[in-house]
Amino acid sequence: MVKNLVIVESPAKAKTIERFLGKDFLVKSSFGHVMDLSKKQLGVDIEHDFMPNYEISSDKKKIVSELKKLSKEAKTVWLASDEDREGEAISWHLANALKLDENKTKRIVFHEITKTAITEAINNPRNIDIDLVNAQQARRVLDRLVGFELSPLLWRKVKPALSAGRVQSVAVRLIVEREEEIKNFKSISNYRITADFKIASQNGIKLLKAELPKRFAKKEDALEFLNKCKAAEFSVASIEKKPAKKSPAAPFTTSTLQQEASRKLGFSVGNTMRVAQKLYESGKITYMRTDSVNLSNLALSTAKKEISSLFGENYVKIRKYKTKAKGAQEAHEAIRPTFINVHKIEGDNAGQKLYNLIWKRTIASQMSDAILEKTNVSINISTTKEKLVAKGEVIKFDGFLKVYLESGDDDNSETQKGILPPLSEGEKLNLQELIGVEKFSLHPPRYSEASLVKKMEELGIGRPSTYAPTISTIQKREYVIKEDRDGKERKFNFLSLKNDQISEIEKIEKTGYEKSKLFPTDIGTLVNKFLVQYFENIINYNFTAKIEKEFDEIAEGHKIWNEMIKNFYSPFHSQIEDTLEKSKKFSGEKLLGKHPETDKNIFVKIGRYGPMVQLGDTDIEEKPKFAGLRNGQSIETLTLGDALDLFKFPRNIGSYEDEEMSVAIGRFGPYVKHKSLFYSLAKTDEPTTIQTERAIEIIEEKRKKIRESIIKEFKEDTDIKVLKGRWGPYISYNKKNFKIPKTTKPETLTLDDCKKIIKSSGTKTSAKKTPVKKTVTKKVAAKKISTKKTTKKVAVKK
DNA sequence: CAGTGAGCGAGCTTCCGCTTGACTT
Repeated sequence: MVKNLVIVESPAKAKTIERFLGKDFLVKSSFGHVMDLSKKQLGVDIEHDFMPNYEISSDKKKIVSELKKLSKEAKTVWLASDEDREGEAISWHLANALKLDENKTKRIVFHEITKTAITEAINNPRNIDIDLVNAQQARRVLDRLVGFELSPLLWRKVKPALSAGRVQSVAVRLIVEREEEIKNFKSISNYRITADFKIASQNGIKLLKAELPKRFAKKEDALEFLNKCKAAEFSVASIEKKPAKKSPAAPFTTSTLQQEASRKLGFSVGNTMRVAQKLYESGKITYMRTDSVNLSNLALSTAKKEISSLFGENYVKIRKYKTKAKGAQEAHEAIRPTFINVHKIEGDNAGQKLYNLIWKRTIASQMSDAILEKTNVSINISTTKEKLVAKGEVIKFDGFLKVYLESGDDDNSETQKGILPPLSEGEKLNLQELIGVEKFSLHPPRYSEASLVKKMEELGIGRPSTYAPTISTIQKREYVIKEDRDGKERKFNFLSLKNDQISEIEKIEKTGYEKSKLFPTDIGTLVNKFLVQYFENIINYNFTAKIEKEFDEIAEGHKIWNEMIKNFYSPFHSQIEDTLEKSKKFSGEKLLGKHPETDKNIFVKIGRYGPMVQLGDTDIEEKPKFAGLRNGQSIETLTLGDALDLFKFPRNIGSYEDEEMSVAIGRFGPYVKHKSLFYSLAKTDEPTTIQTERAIEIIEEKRKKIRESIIKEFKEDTDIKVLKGRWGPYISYNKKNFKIPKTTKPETLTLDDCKKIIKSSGTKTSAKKTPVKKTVTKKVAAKKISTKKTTKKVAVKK
């Protein structure tokens, strides 16, 4: 029998702690929350003080029964989940789910995973902090109420299966509003003057680049300035040197890791988290979901030792960083290498790169400032009062720059600073060329996944564990899309003064190229418009900050959680009912124009399956004609001509093997239909012009591919086939797929072998799937909006 | 994967945060 059972949140943490505690302690993990509001229903009893209806999560049943068994045998159960709001609730849920005896249950917390910290925690147990738990209940219930009342409203007013929530809807709003800003942005141009001087030095001719601090709004003004400089003499007016310093950035949190991995390694937010998770599980880094910039004393002292031995003692500067993030809960350390003396690790490329980034950032954070010397050279022009300026920067002491420099979001800074050639005051300068370039002002940048995370963190919306999932949700719902967009060509004027000659030419540059940026879709834009119109108070940028304050008051015991929820819910629910009653269907309908031949109206709007065009009105007897928009088309930019093209489908394009072929646009793009089979067109095919010959080619290509994917067929039973797929060979039967055991060669399979595999795996998958499938529900969520529900209550400990 | 769209109505969809694997055609 084990005397002591310790329960933590993560299995990797459990393993480490067990090493410190010795054989009297068994350390297990709960894998996060084990209980949650019921999945299908609202899970909150509005009639009875918002009593939550908790259930053991379906994927946690196994672990809960195991922990229950172990806890019965143990003399003392130590609940060691994190010290924040969610962690406290996890302990409370464990106490309820495992039916723990209060007398043998102890709650402990530790901030560092070291023997001393853990022993100290064991020596100072406390009880579950019910105020903190209540703050979590309030958070959970509010999110459920908002999500489960707003979403059904969207199903009825906009489109089925949509979703809205306190966090995701604000994330979408940020992207939609940024796009509007960009659309309304008016780029203005001005003229930037730069000069290149030739400087003779010992090592040959060097170039000195200088700039006029002032810009000219008009081309004429820039030309006039160039003219003035035609016969001018240039000389150094003054040389000014100023010391400056740069400090390292704080160690990584989840959000800053995601940003830097995106900028420096090109990782998506989700990819960064997957790679980090692996590093954590193999013990190479500390926990990767954190909002803390704090490093443990142990980490600080190893960093100090490491820096001294690598670079010398003058490179060490131990620093304590303070978090700036709103609502940070700081249950963990910053993200750092577990062993700071390990510079490089084995493993896959992505893991090594990310580890390296984390190592450098951690080390740099404890290094001295870089000392710089900035030089400003002012240059006289004999024919005008204006002065040119040349800027240089020299690193006097590199400090932390030896290992790491944080990247910025806009990496296209124009002025490159470096070492200036040797100059002296009064020195005459030899002009090579004076240039005036037309520059256009830039619209605010679109969000990338990482810069959206940064913005959300600033607003206090979402948590380290949800940044990546939220970003994937809003893409899965097709509110936003991540994509590259080609730039456009733009003309600009280029003026030059060289050898006393002024020339003026028009050049072309490419502008507006976007790589992996987030764009709102038509649906995202429409849903946002609906929510801003009717629920601005909920998707307001300050809403989360406001309720977080109240959650804090609950945690401090100054406020009762269900009273707070009641104060929120009454007006919110009336708002839902009002909107349900008063607002019309929100389809974003727009009249594009009239059909040139039939004179019928043509509309563009969001339908049941997304954006579409409609030919003819709905209130007349004749049924209107519909067609979905094609990939890449949007309600915003669709023209009447585009709409007319869409109504040309299905197009008959001749016949093949005595059957007709037609081309149309479907849910998954353009296709050829032949003998009631579908063949997708290639991206290079244009469905409006494609002809018989090419269509036959497409059909034959597909047939060939299918033939090639067959490994084995059986004459006795044509339903069963052994096929080659993306993940290797598999058995196909009745449109279902079955895995082939790795030990058997697919070519050697007989029909009986296949039937056996189908039978054995068939029972397994069905056994797994049946409990997930829902049983019987009596009421429909969409209708529940304005009706009272009956939920079974589960006893909740006060 | 599946190639729709009004209206009728049944039955479905949905939130945020805390954790990992199992699984994909």
